[in-house]
Amino acid sequence: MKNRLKVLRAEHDMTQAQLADAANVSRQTINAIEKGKFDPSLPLAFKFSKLFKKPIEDIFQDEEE
Amino acid sequence: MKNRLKVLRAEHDMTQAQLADAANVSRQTINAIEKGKFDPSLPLAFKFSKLFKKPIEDIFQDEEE
DNA sequence: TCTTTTTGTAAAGTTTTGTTTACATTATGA
DNA sequence: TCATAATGTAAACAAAACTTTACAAAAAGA
Repeated sequence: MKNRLKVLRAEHDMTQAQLADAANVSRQTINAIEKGKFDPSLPLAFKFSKLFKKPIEDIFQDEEE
Repeated sequence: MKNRLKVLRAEHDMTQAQLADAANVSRQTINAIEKGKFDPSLPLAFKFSKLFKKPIEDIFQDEEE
């Protein structure tokens, strides 16, 4: 699963810490997701969707054929 | 988090076991999600999305204000 | 009604997601 | 250059998602 969090953060001029705060998770969680260490839960994906006002599909892309 | 899995399954005339199979999870996982016991992972949500050819937002609805 | 299929549920265990604390590395800016 | 902010990472732990086995209840069909 790929994601555009880093770019969206840049567009919104936010740090990992600020996004973590807005999404109610730890900064390490944001970092791990951006770095592809793991995928967020569905509820967390919805939070990003709401924060960036974009559908989940615009933020996360499945990468299995 | 609410979901329309049961209805979508009905529309596609699938049993929980068939959906489980198509999504590569156990039947109990499908049942638990339908019953609201827990939310699927984001990757699993994407599988449902692909199977039913509907955006994740059409299948799952966040219910926090 | 009797049989079979489907759904609900539970307990014990594994894997994945997320936290906390802590520190090292890399930008940024004065 | 020096300080500070931002990012990367790691280990130990907690919580949530998911599996397996197993059985009971409900629905559907002959």
